[in-house]
Amino acid sequence: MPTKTFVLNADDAPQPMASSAPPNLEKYRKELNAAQFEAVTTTEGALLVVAGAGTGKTKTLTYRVGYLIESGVAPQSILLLTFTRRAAEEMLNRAATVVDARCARVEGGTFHAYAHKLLRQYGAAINLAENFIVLDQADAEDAIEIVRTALGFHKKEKRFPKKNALLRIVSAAANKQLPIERIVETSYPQFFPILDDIQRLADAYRDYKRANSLLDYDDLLAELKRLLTEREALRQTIASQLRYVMVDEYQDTNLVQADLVALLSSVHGNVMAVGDDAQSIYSFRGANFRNILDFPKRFPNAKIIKLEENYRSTERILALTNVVINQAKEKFAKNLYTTLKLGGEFPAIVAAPDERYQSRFVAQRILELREEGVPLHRIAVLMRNGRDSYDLEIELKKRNLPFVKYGGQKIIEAAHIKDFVAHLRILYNPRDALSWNRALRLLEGIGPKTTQELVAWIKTAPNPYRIETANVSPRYADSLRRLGTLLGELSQKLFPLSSLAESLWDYYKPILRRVYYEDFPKREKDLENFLGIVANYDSLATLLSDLALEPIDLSAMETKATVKDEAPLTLSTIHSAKGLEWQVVFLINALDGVIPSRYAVGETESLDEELRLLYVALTRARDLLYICYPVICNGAEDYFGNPSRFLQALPEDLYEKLLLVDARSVQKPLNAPPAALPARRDEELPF
DNA sequence: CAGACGACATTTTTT
DNA sequence: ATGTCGTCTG
Repeated sequence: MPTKTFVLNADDAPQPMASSAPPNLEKYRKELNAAQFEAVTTTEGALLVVAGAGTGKTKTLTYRVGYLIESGVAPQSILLLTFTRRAAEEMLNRAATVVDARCARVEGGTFHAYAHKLLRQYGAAINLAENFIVLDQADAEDAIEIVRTALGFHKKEKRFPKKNALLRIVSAAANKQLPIERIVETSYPQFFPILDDIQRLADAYRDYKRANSLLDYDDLLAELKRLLTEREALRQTIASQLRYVMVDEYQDTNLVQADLVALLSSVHGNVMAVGDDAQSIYSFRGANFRNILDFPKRFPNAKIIKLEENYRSTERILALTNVVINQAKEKFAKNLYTTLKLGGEFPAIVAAPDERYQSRFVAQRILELREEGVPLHRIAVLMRNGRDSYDLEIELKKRNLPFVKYGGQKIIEAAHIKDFVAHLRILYNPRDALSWNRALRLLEGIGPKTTQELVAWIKTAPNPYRIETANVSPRYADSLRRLGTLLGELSQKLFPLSSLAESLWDYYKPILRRVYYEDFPKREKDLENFLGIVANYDSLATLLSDLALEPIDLSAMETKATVKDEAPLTLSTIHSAKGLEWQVVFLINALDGVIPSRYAVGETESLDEELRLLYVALTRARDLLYICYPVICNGAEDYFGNPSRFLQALPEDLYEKLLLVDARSVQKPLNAPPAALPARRDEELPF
């Protein structure tokens, strides 16, 4: 047989839409409603899709990716920006099942991760160090603390703001593109008298980052913007590769991100934003829901499509959530409807006598639901604050109910993990002052002062690993030599990562036991788990940037180790539950002061955001919704809790009220129905 | 100068 | 419940 040649198209060669078989439109028409279909097939130009909760926003994005791919667009020329990496992965995997595996190769991820990727590739053009380090929030705070001390603010001024407040100010200025002065003036008036000092600190922090090749989260976005603005040729190169740009959760983008979207789509002009102004809940990160309203101004020819038919929740749940969101001071024209899920169970408001009862109620109800055939993974418990579920977690463990928790403290934020990672970072960049700072302070007898001297020495030393030759008291020579020699040796042999980590663990273990002697067993277990994660990586660079950009969830990891065959129940902060849905949703601690947070009460804007947050929580539910709060709250002193003010205003025919009765005591309600929430139908739950 | 101890305030939410 | 600040001792 004669040999034939087969020409493979270059992966990134732009392929004319007409060249491949056109997508089967009938398939799309059948599986999407009219508005969704239009959003999927409108591929050219600017498009804004305003999609209410549960209206098939994810489905639309997924099918649109599939549609583009089927039309012959190369996956690499599509960019899908999402709020979490999880969201991007899920969408692309789903698209892959709708169309084919090419979908998984679409560019995607968070703004920060994508910015990071581009900066690694092109950062040299704007003079970024090749091995720059990404600071997560805790690292950024550490850096601020160092600067704060160096400037003497810890001594000089009484009540000089602490590192987290300072970072919040600096970050708000970056995200909102406003001068520090404006941020302090409007959000931190109590610091206005020391504005000059705060400004000095912000400048010093900027210089410190620059001197040490550090980028915090805000810098990732700001530097990418700088690159795209100041390097015209690069903007051309990058943007011409991106034929289609899609942005999910656009209501939670900030100004810098909106600028980036415009820059990245500036060559082809095909940009689609999807979002819901009623679900904007990230203003503390500089997001502004008005961005979504400004989209048509930024892209004057933008087409706008609204998705209003809800496919998720029952009619009764929708009736309640529609009323909830209409309490917003800044009104949204929003009225979701359903034609499929008429009727349904009434949402329930559960006044538990106290937090223990609340936990018992939730746990028992979950067990019953499981008996009735609802799989655990279709149930979620949501809360305002990560710590609101501590009591419930104990109850769930007691009853052997497996769960995963999202939100709350991240493992990477734990001090002992940070210590360990600091050593890894030194290996990556031997002049990383921040990490040396951390590693040195762990040595016995070495405190802030000596550390400062050592770090100053490291900056100019020909070989930072010869740290024992630094000019400090000889009494530290031994421990310094041990650290320096170990790191020096390891730096010659970075692979495999697992054995590198093992050697470091041998070194760090005794330190951990000494420094955290009260609770070292638990911390050791964390680290062992962490070593397992490290072993999955084959590059130090990837590991370190992943740690900053996709923090691993502590409890998610914990349960993974002990997972049973059953897919677990979800516990999640409302913020982390964004975009997801469950058949049954419990909202716990729906107290005034919790949601709305007591810190939000007072300003209309932040109060509205809390309302939207409640709206997001309630709209996660498909069939059953329980809103719980304890009547007696245990604090330093016990007090009577009030249900969220947003619930108190609801018409009583929209929900039913559950009273909890303890089977062990006499069969009568333990709590009188509060006057504000008259019972629609009382129901007794024997325990 | 480091580190321990005690007092005090301070608490969202996440990339 | 946790982190931060001030003070005292070795």
